[in-house]
Amino acid sequence: MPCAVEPHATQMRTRRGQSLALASDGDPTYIVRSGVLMLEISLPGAERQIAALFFPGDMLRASFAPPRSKASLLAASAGEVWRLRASMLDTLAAREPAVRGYVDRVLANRIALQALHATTLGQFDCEQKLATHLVEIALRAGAWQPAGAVSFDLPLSRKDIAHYLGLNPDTLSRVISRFKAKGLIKQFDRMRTLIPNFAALAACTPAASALIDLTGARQVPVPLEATA
Amino acid sequence: MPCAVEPHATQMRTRRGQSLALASDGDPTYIVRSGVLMLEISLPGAERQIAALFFPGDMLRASFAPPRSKASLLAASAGEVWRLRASMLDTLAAREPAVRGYVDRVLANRIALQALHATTLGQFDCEQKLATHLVEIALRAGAWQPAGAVSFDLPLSRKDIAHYLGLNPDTLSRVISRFKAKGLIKQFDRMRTLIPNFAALAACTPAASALIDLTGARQVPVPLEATA
DNA sequence: CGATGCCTTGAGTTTGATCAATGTAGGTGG
DNA sequence: CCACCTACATTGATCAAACTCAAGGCATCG
Repeated sequence: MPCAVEPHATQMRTRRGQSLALASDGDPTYIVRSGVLMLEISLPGAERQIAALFFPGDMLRASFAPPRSKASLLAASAGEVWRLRASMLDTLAAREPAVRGYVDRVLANRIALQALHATTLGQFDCEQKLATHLVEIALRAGAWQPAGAVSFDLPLSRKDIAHYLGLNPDTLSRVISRFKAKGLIKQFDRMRTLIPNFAALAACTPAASALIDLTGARQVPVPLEATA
Repeated sequence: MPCAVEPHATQMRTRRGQSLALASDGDPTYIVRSGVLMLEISLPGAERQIAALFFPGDMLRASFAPPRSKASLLAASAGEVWRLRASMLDTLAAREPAVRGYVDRVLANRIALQALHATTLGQFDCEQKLATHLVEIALRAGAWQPAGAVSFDLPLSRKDIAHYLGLNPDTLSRVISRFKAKGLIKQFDRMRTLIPNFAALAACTPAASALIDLTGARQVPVPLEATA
Protein backbone atom coordinates (compact mmCIF):
# COMPACT_ATOMS: atom_id res chain seq x y z
CA MET A 1 0.00 0.00 0.00
CA PRO A 2 2.51 2.68 1.02
CA CYS A 3 4.80 2.55 -2.00
CA ALA A 4 6.45 5.85 -1.08
CA VAL A 5 7.78 4.12 2.03
CA GLU A 6 9.64 1.30 0.33
CA PRO A 7 12.84 3.14 -0.63
CA HIS A 8 13.30 4.29 2.98
CA ALA A 9 12.69 0.95 4.64
CA THR A 10 15.04 -1.89 5.45
CA GLN A 11 13.82 -5.19 4.11
CA MET A 12 13.94 -8.05 6.64
CA ARG A 13 13.11 -11.76 6.45
CA THR A 14 11.75 -13.33 9.58
CA ARG A 15 11.91 -16.88 10.83
CA ARG A 16 9.36 -18.50 13.12
CA GLY A 17 10.09 -17.51 16.71
CA GLN A 18 12.43 -14.70 15.77
CA SER A 19 12.31 -11.67 18.02
CA LEU A 20 12.26 -8.18 16.50
CA ALA A 21 13.76 -5.31 18.44
CA LEU A 22 11.36 -2.95 20.17
CA ALA A 23 13.76 -1.23 22.49
CA SER A 24 16.45 -0.05 20.12
CA ASP A 25 16.86 3.64 19.44
CA GLY A 26 14.68 5.61 17.06
CA ASP A 27 11.35 4.02 18.00
CA PRO A 28 11.57 1.25 15.38
CA THR A 29 8.57 0.86 13.14
CA TYR A 30 7.59 -2.25 11.21
CA ILE A 31 5.32 -2.81 8.26
CA VAL A 32 4.34 -6.42 7.67
CA ARG A 33 4.67 -7.63 4.07
CA SER A 34 4.04 -11.31 4.60
CA GLY A 35 3.76 -13.64 7.57
CA VAL A 36 2.38 -12.72 10.96
CA LEU A 37 3.90 -10.87 13.92
CA MET A 38 2.81 -11.30 17.53
CA LEU A 39 3.00 -8.68 20.24
CA GLU A 40 3.71 -10.60 23.41
CA ILE A 41 3.25 -9.21 26.90
CA SER A 42 4.85 -11.11 29.76
CA LEU A 43 4.17 -9.58 33.12
CA PRO A 44 5.96 -10.89 36.21
CA GLY A 45 3.90 -13.58 37.86
CA ALA A 46 1.38 -13.95 35.06
CA GLU A 47 1.15 -16.13 31.99
CA ARG A 48 2.24 -14.43 28.82
CA GLN A 49 -0.43 -12.91 26.60
CA ILE A 50 -0.31 -12.43 22.85
CA ALA A 51 -1.91 -9.01 22.90
CA ALA A 52 -2.18 -8.47 19.17
CA LEU A 53 -1.49 -10.04 15.80
CA PHE A 54 -0.13 -8.11 12.84
CA PHE A 55 -0.93 -9.34 9.34
CA PRO A 56 0.39 -8.21 5.96
CA GLY A 57 -0.40 -4.54 5.45
CA ASP A 58 -0.38 -3.78 9.16
CA MET A 59 2.03 -1.35 10.74
CA LEU A 60 3.28 -1.03 14.27
CA ARG A 61 5.81 1.04 16.10
CA ALA A 62 7.64 0.32 19.32
CA SER A 63 5.65 3.00 21.12
CA PHE A 64 2.58 0.79 20.73
CA ALA A 65 3.98 -1.58 23.30
CA PRO A 66 4.01 -0.89 27.02
CA PRO A 67 7.49 0.41 27.83
CA ARG A 68 9.93 -1.10 30.31
CA SER A 69 7.54 -3.97 31.05
CA LYS A 70 8.35 -7.09 29.17
CA ALA A 71 6.82 -6.66 25.77
CA SER A 72 8.34 -8.35 22.76
CA LEU A 73 7.60 -8.65 19.11
CA LEU A 74 7.83 -12.14 17.68
CA ALA A 75 7.48 -13.58 14.22
CA ALA A 76 4.82 -16.28 14.29
CA SER A 77 5.94 -17.64 10.96
CA ALA A 78 8.44 -16.98 8.24
CA GLY A 79 7.72 -13.75 6.45
CA GLU A 80 8.98 -10.41 5.32
CA VAL A 81 8.79 -7.05 7.05
CA TRP A 82 9.92 -3.53 6.34
CA ARG A 83 11.68 -1.72 9.11
CA LEU A 84 12.20 1.99 9.46
CA ARG A 85 12.60 4.65 12.09
CA ALA A 86 9.46 6.36 13.31
CA SER A 87 10.90 9.78 12.56
CA MET A 88 11.33 8.76 8.94
CA LEU A 89 7.74 7.58 8.72
CA ASP A 90 6.54 10.81 10.29
CA THR A 91 8.48 12.81 7.75
CA LEU A 92 7.02 10.82 4.89
CA ALA A 93 3.52 11.14 6.32
CA ALA A 94 3.88 14.90 6.55
CA ARG A 95 4.95 15.07 2.91
CA GLU A 96 2.80 12.42 1.27
CA PRO A 97 -0.94 12.43 1.88
CA ALA A 98 -1.07 8.77 0.80
CA VAL A 99 1.29 7.78 3.60
CA ARG A 100 -0.59 9.93 6.10
CA GLY A 101 -3.85 8.27 5.07
CA TYR A 102 -2.32 4.81 5.30
CA VAL A 103 -0.95 5.43 8.78
CA ASP A 104 -4.20 6.91 10.05
CA ARG A 105 -6.28 4.12 8.59
CA VAL A 106 -4.06 1.42 9.99
CA LEU A 107 -4.06 2.98 13.45
CA ALA A 108 -7.81 3.46 13.65
CA ASN A 109 -8.27 -0.08 12.44
CA ARG A 110 -5.90 -1.40 15.04
CA ILE A 111 -7.76 0.27 17.89
CA ALA A 112 -11.08 -1.00 16.61
CA LEU A 113 -9.66 -4.53 16.30
CA GLN A 114 -8.31 -4.33 19.82
CA ALA A 115 -11.73 -3.31 21.09
CA LEU A 116 -13.17 -6.36 19.40
CA HIS A 117 -10.45 -8.55 20.81
CA ALA A 118 -11.22 -7.23 24.28
CA THR A 119 -14.79 -8.36 23.75
CA THR A 120 -13.55 -11.77 22.63
CA LEU A 121 -11.36 -12.12 25.69
CA GLY A 122 -13.90 -10.74 28.13
CA GLN A 123 -17.18 -12.29 27.06
CA PHE A 124 -16.74 -15.27 24.77
CA ASP A 125 -16.59 -18.89 25.79
CA CYS A 126 -13.83 -21.07 24.46
CA GLU A 127 -15.65 -22.18 21.31
CA GLN A 128 -16.57 -18.63 20.40
CA LYS A 129 -12.98 -17.58 20.97
CA LEU A 130 -11.59 -20.19 18.63
CA ALA A 131 -14.23 -19.48 15.99
CA THR A 132 -13.34 -15.80 16.19
CA HIS A 133 -9.66 -16.51 15.65
CA LEU A 134 -10.34 -18.80 12.70
CA VAL A 135 -12.61 -16.21 11.11
CA GLU A 136 -9.93 -13.58 11.62
CA ILE A 137 -7.29 -15.71 9.92
CA ALA A 138 -9.61 -16.71 7.12
CA LEU A 139 -10.34 -13.07 6.40
CA ARG A 140 -6.75 -11.90 6.59
CA ALA A 141 -4.85 -14.81 5.14
CA GLY A 142 -7.33 -17.28 3.67
CA ALA A 143 -7.56 -18.58 0.13
CA TRP A 144 -11.20 -18.64 -0.90
CA GLN A 145 -12.54 -21.63 -2.70
CA PRO A 146 -15.81 -22.47 -4.38
CA ALA A 147 -18.91 -23.12 -2.25
CA GLY A 148 -17.88 -20.94 0.66
CA ALA A 149 -14.80 -22.87 1.69
CA VAL A 150 -11.56 -21.27 2.85
CA SER A 151 -8.13 -22.73 3.36
CA PHE A 152 -5.08 -21.36 5.10
CA ASP A 153 -2.06 -22.19 7.18
CA LEU A 154 -2.54 -21.52 10.87
CA PRO A 155 0.38 -19.17 11.47
CA LEU A 156 0.40 -19.67 15.24
CA SER A 157 1.24 -22.77 17.22
CA ARG A 158 -1.40 -24.19 19.56
CA LYS A 159 0.26 -22.57 22.52
CA ASP A 160 0.39 -19.19 20.82
CA ILE A 161 -3.26 -19.36 19.79
CA ALA A 162 -4.17 -20.27 23.35
CA HIS A 163 -2.25 -17.32 24.73
CA TYR A 164 -3.82 -15.03 22.18
CA LEU A 165 -7.30 -16.16 23.19
CA GLY A 166 -6.68 -16.24 26.92
CA LEU A 167 -7.12 -19.99 27.05
CA ASN A 168 -5.12 -22.88 28.37
CA PRO A 169 -3.35 -24.85 25.60
CA ASP A 170 -5.00 -28.06 26.76
CA THR A 171 -8.43 -26.50 26.57
CA LEU A 172 -7.72 -25.11 23.13
CA SER A 173 -6.67 -28.53 21.89
CA ARG A 174 -9.96 -29.98 23.09
CA VAL A 175 -11.95 -27.25 21.37
CA ILE A 176 -10.11 -27.83 18.12
CA SER A 177 -10.90 -31.53 18.38
CA ARG A 178 -14.57 -30.71 18.95
CA PHE A 179 -14.58 -28.44 15.89
CA LYS A 180 -13.03 -31.21 13.83
CA ALA A 181 -15.62 -33.67 15.08
CA LYS A 182 -18.42 -31.29 14.13
CA GLY A 183 -16.94 -30.84 10.66
CA LEU A 184 -16.37 -27.12 11.14
CA ILE A 185 -12.72 -27.51 10.24
CA LYS A 186 -10.52 -30.11 8.59
CA GLN A 187 -6.82 -30.39 9.24
CA PHE A 188 -4.30 -32.06 6.99
CA ASP A 189 -1.42 -31.49 9.35
CA ARG A 190 -0.78 -29.26 12.35
CA MET A 191 -0.99 -26.11 10.29
CA ARG A 192 -2.76 -26.68 7.00
CA THR A 193 -6.45 -26.07 7.64
CA LEU A 194 -9.66 -26.03 5.64
CA ILE A 195 -12.94 -24.47 6.61
CA PRO A 196 -15.48 -26.29 4.45
CA ASN A 197 -18.26 -23.83 5.22
CA PHE A 198 -17.21 -20.37 6.27
CA ALA A 199 -20.72 -19.24 7.08
CA ALA A 200 -21.22 -22.13 9.49
CA LEU A 201 -18.06 -21.16 11.33
CA ALA A 202 -18.98 -17.48 11.34
CA ALA A 203 -22.27 -18.42 12.95
CA CYS A 204 -20.27 -19.68 15.96
CA THR A 205 -19.00 -16.24 16.92
CA PRO A 206 -20.90 -13.03 17.62
CA ALA A 207 -17.94 -11.07 16.26
CA ALA A 208 -18.03 -12.40 12.71
CA SER A 209 -19.82 -9.52 11.03
CA ALA A 210 -17.76 -6.92 12.88
CA LEU A 211 -14.57 -8.66 11.78
CA ILE A 212 -15.75 -8.75 8.20
CA ASP A 213 -16.35 -5.02 8.34
CA LEU A 214 -12.99 -4.29 9.89
CA THR A 215 -10.86 -6.38 7.59
CA GLY A 216 -12.27 -4.65 4.57
CA ALA A 217 -13.93 -7.93 3.61
CA ARG A 218 -11.99 -8.39 0.40
CA GLN A 219 -14.21 -11.25 -0.53
CA VAL A 220 -16.65 -13.25 1.48
CA PRO A 221 -17.87 -15.67 -1.12
CA VAL A 222 -21.30 -16.31 0.29
CA PRO A 223 -23.25 -13.75 2.29
CA LEU A 224 -23.37 -14.85 5.90
CA GLU A 225 -27.12 -15.09 6.05
CA ALA A 226 -27.22 -17.53 3.16
CA THR A 227 -26.01 -20.64 4.93
CA ALA A 228 -25.29 -21.43 8.58
CA MET B 1 -2.98 19.88 26.29
CA PRO B 2 -3.90 20.80 22.71
CA CYS B 3 -4.74 24.47 23.21
CA ALA B 4 -4.78 25.11 19.46
CA VAL B 5 -7.76 22.79 19.24
CA GLU B 6 -10.04 24.60 21.64
CA PRO B 7 -11.37 27.33 19.36
CA HIS B 8 -12.43 24.72 16.78
CA ALA B 9 -14.16 22.36 19.19
CA THR B 10 -17.72 22.29 20.46
CA GLN B 11 -17.90 22.18 24.22
CA MET B 12 -20.27 19.55 25.62
CA ARG B 13 -21.36 18.61 29.12
CA THR B 14 -22.15 14.96 29.71
CA ARG B 15 -24.46 13.30 32.19
CA ARG B 16 -24.02 9.79 33.56
CA GLY B 17 -25.38 7.28 31.04
CA GLN B 18 -25.52 9.76 28.20
CA SER B 19 -24.73 8.38 24.79
CA LEU B 20 -22.43 10.31 22.43
CA ALA B 21 -22.91 9.95 18.69
CA LEU B 22 -20.43 7.75 16.86
CA ALA B 23 -22.31 7.30 13.63
CA SER B 24 -23.05 10.86 12.62
CA ASP B 25 -21.32 12.36 9.60
CA GLY B 26 -17.78 13.67 9.64
CA ASP B 27 -16.25 10.94 11.80
CA PRO B 28 -16.87 12.74 15.09
CA THR B 29 -13.87 13.10 17.37
CA TYR B 30 -13.95 13.66 21.11
CA ILE B 31 -11.39 14.96 23.56
CA VAL B 32 -12.19 14.29 27.19
CA ARG B 33 -11.78 17.27 29.51
CA SER B 34 -13.27 15.80 32.66
CA GLY B 35 -15.23 12.70 33.57
CA VAL B 36 -14.85 9.31 31.92
CA LEU B 37 -16.17 7.89 28.65
CA MET B 38 -16.80 4.20 27.99
CA LEU B 39 -16.59 2.50 24.62
CA GLU B 40 -19.21 -0.22 24.77
CA ILE B 41 -19.38 -3.15 22.37
CA SER B 42 -22.59 -5.16 22.30
CA LEU B 43 -22.48 -8.05 19.91
CA PRO B 44 -25.62 -10.04 19.17
CA GLY B 45 -25.89 -12.98 21.52
CA ALA B 46 -23.07 -11.91 23.84
CA GLU B 47 -22.89 -9.83 26.97
CA ARG B 48 -21.81 -6.27 26.39
CA GLN B 49 -18.17 -5.40 26.92
CA ILE B 50 -16.71 -2.06 27.94
CA ALA B 51 -13.77 -2.23 25.58
CA ALA B 52 -11.98 0.91 26.69
CA LEU B 53 -12.13 3.82 29.10
CA PHE B 54 -11.24 7.37 28.16
CA PHE B 55 -9.99 9.72 30.85
CA PRO B 56 -9.31 13.46 30.76
CA GLY B 57 -6.70 14.22 28.13
CA ASP B 58 -7.63 11.20 26.02
CA MET B 59 -8.91 11.50 22.49
CA LEU B 60 -10.99 9.17 20.37
CA ARG B 61 -12.61 9.25 17.01
CA ALA B 62 -15.56 7.29 15.72
CA SER B 63 -13.30 5.29 13.44
CA PHE B 64 -11.78 3.69 16.56
CA ALA B 65 -14.97 1.74 17.05
CA PRO B 66 -15.96 -1.27 14.98
CA PRO B 67 -18.38 -0.01 12.35
CA ARG B 68 -21.94 -1.19 11.83
CA SER B 69 -21.70 -3.54 14.79
CA LYS B 70 -23.21 -2.15 17.89
CA ALA B 71 -20.57 0.07 19.41
CA SER B 72 -21.58 3.04 21.48
CA LEU B 73 -19.86 5.73 23.43
CA LEU B 74 -21.28 6.38 26.88
CA ALA B 75 -20.48 8.87 29.58
CA ALA B 76 -19.71 6.98 32.79
CA SER B 77 -20.11 10.09 34.86
CA ALA B 78 -20.83 13.78 34.51
CA GLY B 79 -18.06 15.57 32.72
CA GLU B 80 -17.02 17.78 29.88
CA VAL B 81 -15.81 16.86 26.40
CA TRP B 82 -14.74 18.70 23.29
CA ARG B 83 -16.23 17.55 20.06
CA LEU B 84 -14.92 18.24 16.58
CA ARG B 85 -14.85 16.69 13.14
CA ALA B 86 -11.94 14.45 12.31
CA SER B 87 -11.15 16.46 9.19
CA MET B 88 -10.71 19.55 11.33
CA LEU B 89 -8.37 17.75 13.69
CA ASP B 90 -6.38 16.44 10.73
CA THR B 91 -6.05 19.95 9.35
CA LEU B 92 -4.86 21.26 12.69
CA ALA B 93 -2.41 18.40 13.07
CA ALA B 94 -0.94 19.10 9.66
CA ARG B 95 -0.43 22.76 10.59
CA GLU B 96 0.57 22.59 14.24
CA PRO B 97 3.34 20.23 15.30
CA ALA B 98 2.03 20.39 18.87
CA VAL B 99 -1.32 18.98 17.78
CA ARG B 100 0.37 16.33 15.65
CA GLY B 101 2.50 15.30 18.60
CA TYR B 102 -0.51 15.20 20.90
CA VAL B 103 -2.51 13.02 18.52
CA ASP B 104 0.37 10.64 17.91
CA ARG B 105 1.17 10.33 21.59
CA VAL B 106 -2.42 9.71 22.55
CA LEU B 107 -2.86 7.06 19.86
CA ALA B 108 0.30 5.15 20.69
CA ASN B 109 -0.66 5.27 24.34
CA ARG B 110 -4.11 3.96 23.59
CA ILE B 111 -2.79 0.95 21.69
CA ALA B 112 -0.33 0.17 24.45
CA LEU B 113 -3.08 0.45 27.07
CA GLN B 114 -5.29 -1.85 25.04
CA ALA B 115 -2.49 -4.40 24.88
CA LEU B 116 -2.25 -4.26 28.63
CA HIS B 117 -5.99 -4.55 28.98
CA ALA B 118 -5.93 -7.61 26.76
CA THR B 119 -3.47 -9.14 29.19
CA THR B 120 -5.72 -8.23 32.09
CA LEU B 121 -8.71 -9.84 30.42
CA GLY B 122 -6.87 -12.88 29.17
CA GLN B 123 -4.62 -13.88 32.05
CA PHE B 124 -5.62 -12.29 35.33
CA ASP B 125 -7.89 -13.79 37.95
CA CYS B 126 -10.71 -11.72 39.38
CA GLU B 127 -8.69 -10.16 42.19
CA GLN B 128 -5.91 -9.14 39.86
CA LYS B 129 -8.46 -7.66 37.50
CA LEU B 130 -10.04 -5.48 40.15
CA ALA B 131 -6.65 -4.41 41.50
CA THR B 132 -5.63 -3.42 37.98
CA HIS B 133 -8.73 -1.31 37.52
CA LEU B 134 -8.28 0.43 40.86
CA VAL B 135 -4.65 1.17 40.08
CA GLU B 136 -5.67 2.56 36.70
CA ILE B 137 -8.24 4.88 38.25
CA ALA B 138 -5.91 5.93 41.02
CA LEU B 139 -3.28 6.88 38.46
CA ARG B 140 -5.63 8.71 36.13
CA ALA B 141 -8.09 10.32 38.51
CA GLY B 142 -6.82 9.88 42.06
CA ALA B 143 -6.03 12.53 44.66
CA TRP B 144 -2.80 11.61 46.36
CA GLN B 145 -2.54 11.92 50.08
CA PRO B 146 0.23 11.58 52.61
CA ALA B 147 1.64 8.14 53.41
CA GLY B 148 0.89 6.58 50.05
CA ALA B 149 -2.89 6.84 50.21
CA VAL B 150 -5.10 7.75 47.26
CA SER B 151 -8.73 8.72 47.12
CA PHE B 152 -11.12 8.99 44.18
CA ASP B 153 -14.66 8.53 43.03
CA LEU B 154 -15.22 5.29 41.17
CA PRO B 155 -16.60 6.65 37.92
CA LEU B 156 -18.18 3.35 36.85
CA SER B 157 -21.06 1.48 38.41
CA ARG B 158 -20.43 -2.07 39.60
CA LYS B 159 -22.03 -3.46 36.49
CA ASP B 160 -19.86 -1.29 34.24
CA ILE B 161 -16.68 -2.25 36.08
CA ALA B 162 -17.64 -5.90 35.76
CA HIS B 163 -18.21 -5.56 32.04
CA TYR B 164 -14.93 -3.71 31.65
CA LEU B 165 -13.07 -6.51 33.43
CA GLY B 166 -14.90 -9.39 31.81
CA LEU B 167 -16.45 -10.44 35.10
CA ASN B 168 -19.91 -11.12 36.34
CA PRO B 169 -21.32 -8.27 38.49
CA ASP B 170 -22.00 -10.72 41.34
CA THR B 171 -18.42 -11.92 41.27
CA LEU B 172 -17.12 -8.38 41.20
CA SER B 173 -19.17 -7.49 44.24
CA ARG B 174 -17.67 -10.40 46.13
CA VAL B 175 -14.14 -9.37 45.18
CA ILE B 176 -14.77 -5.82 46.33
CA SER B 177 -16.04 -7.12 49.65
CA ARG B 178 -12.92 -9.24 50.00
CA PHE B 179 -10.72 -6.21 49.29
CA LYS B 180 -12.60 -4.23 51.92
CA ALA B 181 -12.17 -7.04 54.42
CA LYS B 182 -8.45 -7.14 53.73
CA GLY B 183 -8.20 -3.38 54.20
CA LEU B 184 -6.99 -2.80 50.65
CA ILE B 185 -9.81 -0.30 50.05
CA LYS B 186 -12.25 1.66 52.14
CA GLN B 187 -15.59 2.86 50.83
CA PHE B 188 -17.63 5.69 52.25
CA ASP B 189 -20.49 5.22 49.84
CA ARG B 190 -20.95 3.41 46.54
CA MET B 191 -18.50 5.65 44.74
CA ARG B 192 -16.21 7.47 47.14
CA THR B 193 -13.21 5.25 47.67
CA LEU B 194 -9.92 5.39 49.53
CA ILE B 195 -6.87 3.26 48.99
CA PRO B 196 -4.98 3.48 52.27
CA ASN B 197 -1.82 1.95 50.84
CA PHE B 198 -1.33 2.24 47.13
CA ALA B 199 1.76 0.06 47.08
CA ALA B 200 -0.10 -2.81 48.75
CA LEU B 201 -2.79 -2.63 46.09
CA ALA B 202 -0.26 -2.39 43.29
CA ALA B 203 1.35 -5.55 44.60
CA CYS B 204 -1.91 -7.37 43.77
CA THR B 205 -1.57 -6.89 40.04
CA PRO B 206 1.27 -7.82 37.71
CA ALA B 207 0.34 -4.83 35.55
CA ALA B 208 1.00 -2.11 38.10
CA SER B 209 4.41 -1.00 36.95
CA ALA B 210 3.40 -1.07 33.29
CA LEU B 211 0.38 1.11 34.08
CA ILE B 212 2.53 3.56 35.98
CA ASP B 213 4.78 3.87 32.98
CA LEU B 214 1.92 4.33 30.57
CA THR B 215 0.00 6.93 32.50
CA GLY B 216 3.03 9.13 32.71
CA ALA B 217 3.07 8.53 36.45
CA ARG B 218 2.44 12.10 37.42
CA GLN B 219 3.15 11.26 41.00
CA VAL B 220 3.39 7.94 42.74
CA PRO B 221 4.06 9.08 46.25
CA VAL B 222 6.05 6.10 47.42
CA PRO B 223 8.15 3.94 45.10
CA LEU B 224 6.44 0.61 44.67
CA GLU B 225 9.28 -1.40 46.09
CA ALA B 226 9.24 0.55 49.34
CA THR B 227 6.12 -0.94 50.89
CA ALA B 228 3.88 -3.87 49.97
C1' DC C 1 17.72 -45.15 17.87
C1' DG C 2 16.56 -42.10 21.57
C1' DA C 3 15.69 -37.23 22.28
C1' DT C 4 12.96 -33.31 21.77
C1' DG C 5 9.13 -30.42 20.86
C1' DC C 6 4.44 -30.15 20.14
C1' DC C 7 0.02 -31.81 20.47
C1' DT C 8 -3.89 -34.69 22.32
C1' DT C 9 -6.69 -36.76 25.82
C1' DG C 10 -8.41 -38.37 30.37
C1' DA C 11 -9.42 -37.68 35.47
C1' DG C 12 -10.07 -34.66 39.04
C1' DT C 13 -10.33 -29.96 40.89
C1' DT C 14 -11.27 -25.04 41.18
C1' DT C 15 -12.69 -20.64 39.90
C1' DG C 16 -16.06 -17.84 38.69
C1' DA C 17 -20.99 -17.92 36.72
C1' DT C 18 -25.82 -18.52 37.69
C1' DC C 19 -29.95 -18.14 40.25
C1' DA C 20 -32.46 -16.35 43.84
C1' DA C 21 -33.13 -13.81 48.03
C1' DT C 22 -32.19 -9.74 50.65
C1' DG C 23 -30.46 -5.07 51.59
C1' DT C 24 -29.91 -0.05 50.71
C1' DA C 25 -30.28 4.61 48.74
C1' DG C 26 -32.79 7.96 46.19
C1' DG C 27 -36.97 9.61 44.25
C1' DT C 28 -42.13 10.23 44.00
C1' DG C 29 -46.59 10.92 45.51
C1' DG C 30 -50.08 10.73 49.03
C1' DC D 1 -43.45 12.23 57.12
C1' DC D 2 -44.26 7.75 55.54
C1' DA D 3 -45.22 4.20 52.01
C1' DC D 4 -43.80 2.72 47.92
C1' DC D 5 -41.06 2.02 43.87
C1' DT D 6 -36.95 1.44 41.28
C1' DA D 7 -32.13 0.81 40.44
C1' DC D 8 -28.17 -0.88 42.23
C1' DA D 9 -25.51 -3.71 45.31
C1' DT D 10 -24.56 -7.61 48.35
C1' DT D 11 -24.55 -12.42 49.68
C1' DG D 12 -25.46 -17.44 49.86
C1' DA D 13 -26.08 -22.02 47.56
C1' DT D 14 -25.36 -24.55 43.61
C1' DC D 15 -23.26 -25.78 39.31
C1' DA D 16 -20.52 -26.04 35.14
C1' DA D 17 -16.84 -24.41 32.19
C1' DA D 18 -12.26 -24.25 32.00
C1' DC D 19 -7.81 -25.26 34.40
C1' DT D 20 -4.33 -28.48 36.22
C1' DC D 21 -1.77 -32.46 36.24
C1' DA D 22 -0.28 -36.50 34.21
C1' DA D 23 0.17 -39.90 30.64
C1' DG D 24 0.71 -40.97 25.96
C1' DG D 25 0.99 -40.09 20.65
C1' DC D 26 3.37 -38.40 16.74
C1' DA D 27 6.33 -35.99 14.07
C1' DT D 28 11.28 -34.19 13.20
C1' DC D 29 16.14 -34.28 13.94
C1' DG D 30 20.45 -35.52 15.24
